[in-house]
Amino acid sequence: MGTNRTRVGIKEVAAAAGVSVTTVSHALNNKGRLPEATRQRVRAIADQLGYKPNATARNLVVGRTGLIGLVVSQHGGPPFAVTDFAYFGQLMLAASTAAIGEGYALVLAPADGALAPQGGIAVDGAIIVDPVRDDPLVSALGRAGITVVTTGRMLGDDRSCWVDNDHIAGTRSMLDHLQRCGAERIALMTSPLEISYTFDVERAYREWCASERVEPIVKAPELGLSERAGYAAAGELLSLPEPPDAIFATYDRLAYGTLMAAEARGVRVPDDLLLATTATESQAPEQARPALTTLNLNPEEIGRAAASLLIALLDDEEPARHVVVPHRVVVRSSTRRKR
Amino acid sequence: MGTNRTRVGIKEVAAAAGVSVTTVSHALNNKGRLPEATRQRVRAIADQLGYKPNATARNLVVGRTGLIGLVVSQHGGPPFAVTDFAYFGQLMLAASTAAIGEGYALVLAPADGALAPQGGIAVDGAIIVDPVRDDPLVSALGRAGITVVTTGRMLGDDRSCWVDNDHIAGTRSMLDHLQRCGAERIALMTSPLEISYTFDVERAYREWCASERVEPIVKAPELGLSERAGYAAAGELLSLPEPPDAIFATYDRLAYGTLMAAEARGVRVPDDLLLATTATESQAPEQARPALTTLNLNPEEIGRAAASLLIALLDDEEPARHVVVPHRVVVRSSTRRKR
DNA sequence: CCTCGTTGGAAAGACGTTTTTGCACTTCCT
DNA sequence: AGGAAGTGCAAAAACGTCTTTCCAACGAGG
Repeated sequence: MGTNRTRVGIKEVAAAAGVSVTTVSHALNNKGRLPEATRQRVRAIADQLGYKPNATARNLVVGRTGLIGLVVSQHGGPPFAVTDFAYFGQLMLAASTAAIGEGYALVLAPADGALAPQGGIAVDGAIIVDPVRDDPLVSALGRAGITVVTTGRMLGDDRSCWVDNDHIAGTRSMLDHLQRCGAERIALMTSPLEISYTFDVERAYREWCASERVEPIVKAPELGLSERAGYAAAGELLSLPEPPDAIFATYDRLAYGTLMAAEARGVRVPDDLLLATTATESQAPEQARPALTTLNLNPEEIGRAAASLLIALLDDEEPARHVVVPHRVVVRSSTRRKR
Repeated sequence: MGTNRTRVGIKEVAAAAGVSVTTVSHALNNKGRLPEATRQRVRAIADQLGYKPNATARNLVVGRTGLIGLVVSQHGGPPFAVTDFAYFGQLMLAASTAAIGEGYALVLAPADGALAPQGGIAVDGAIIVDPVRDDPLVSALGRAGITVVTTGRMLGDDRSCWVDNDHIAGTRSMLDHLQRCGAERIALMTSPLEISYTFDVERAYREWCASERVEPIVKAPELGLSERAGYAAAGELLSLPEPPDAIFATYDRLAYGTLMAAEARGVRVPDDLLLATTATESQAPEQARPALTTLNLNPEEIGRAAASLLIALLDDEEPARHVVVPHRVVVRSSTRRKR
């Protein structure tokens, strides 16, 4: 009893309020000329009845699909997407939640054109995660008249709309933090992948070293982005005649390997070595022993912002076309010296 | 030129074919009474014109949303940060692709009821990934009249529809493989989680041990599902008076930790210790040194099957309510003894 | 008192499909 | 030859909302 099988429609609301469906629609959407009193009354009745407009019908009349696509660009090289999956997962979920909140549904799409008009699914707009330089997908969608927002700038095109961190500033914050904790020889463990994130971080690191007048120590693991790679690379760093007293790793899995390499050699973290990495909100850094200090890139905020920006664009508002999402240094045991 | 701004509709096709829209619809959907000749002709004209039916309009008239939700159950919270596993990514993408292929869109939803009628998004059905025992979400959706398919069985309810691997058989295959490679004391490194996967594997392991008349060695790490946890647990196993000569780890991150624990103690893999784990198609196991032998659970097939099963249910076909997806033992260096 | 402008709200059309109903024409049987 | 059964297709109604148009009532100004 109470709720029937069929959802309550605009007609029932109109009947209950003693007005026409027109008035209900106007009241709910702030359109038309209605005295405030009527608006309020209709609204009250509507949500007392639990009225939810049928999204399909609305989409049909306003001529949209209500769908936005999210595609994780493949980067040509596989290892990246897999490694940083926590990042993508949080980003996607946040984007999806934000989209739902604004009346859209976010659909996950493979990179190989399930979004194109032919054979695929029709969407109003798309979010492309970390496009590569001159990403063909972006231009293909643009040509098809689909509004696109990217997370991470697309190198090679500055007219696009994007959401990104300021990796330069983030790197500096982390290096400053390590320095304040007493580090004098900070090494950067990065990756050989030629993506803009890595590029930005390495550049910021070298600039920071130059301005601090210290010698940069950069180590790029040869075994990919695995724990094992970090383990090996850390081993080499720690075997240096003058080993670093702090390491900033660009990917968390490298850091986990570093942690184990340190343990294997009896190098204590944080007492003998400070360790920090880039990561997400996930529990992994916290679970490590010692817990890892991270530069949190805030993928959730990136996802949320990307969805909001795209939807603003679709709804013909005129939002700022670029959004910079703040990073945050999360200090944990791995950089907390006992004294 | 050529394609105009507005997509071609059923009316244009009808005009071009010299028939009514009714006939076009019937021809395209295999309904009504039409001679095969007309059907063919209309179809030819339709895809020559590049006609794609408007999904929104269709959904409106057939009374569905065209949306299916995919929710990654939060598992109460702690150890299993959803997004940590490539497994989910592959599953989601495959499910999404399959759904699109059958005219549905898959939307990613947070576990905290963005799917419920109130305040959330309306969907026709939902896929729930790895529900916990008596998952509240499943019953909530069921009560709301939303068709549900789970990947992994839900312990505590056998009326549900699910897609799963045959973990019992998979575990046996792997144990047999290890045995054939010469292992005599095989340990199981597992996790305490209450999902059907872990449950099945441990049971299969114990049964196998019983039938082989060997003593089971089960180790559940205390530090969650991190590399660090695997490192510690492996350390304990290798310190036993009679250490195992093979380890099967239920999660890959445990295996990576195990690998490093072995290296730290000078235990050679695979010469002194065989190591295998469960994993996905990703490159991580291959990148490890030595490359890891894995039991591939085929998450892509799971996702695809889950979407297809759900859609069959929604379309009132009467599919088999349970689908078992085959596993595959992928042999790599970590169980390949030199002699 | 008449006209004009303003206000509140209703009626009707539109969005692009699917589906039901029904008409006209053929063929076949008796 | 007349009816029954079958065939090919079109017309029209729905699906649930938004939006445009338009009418009635009312007050104010001349």
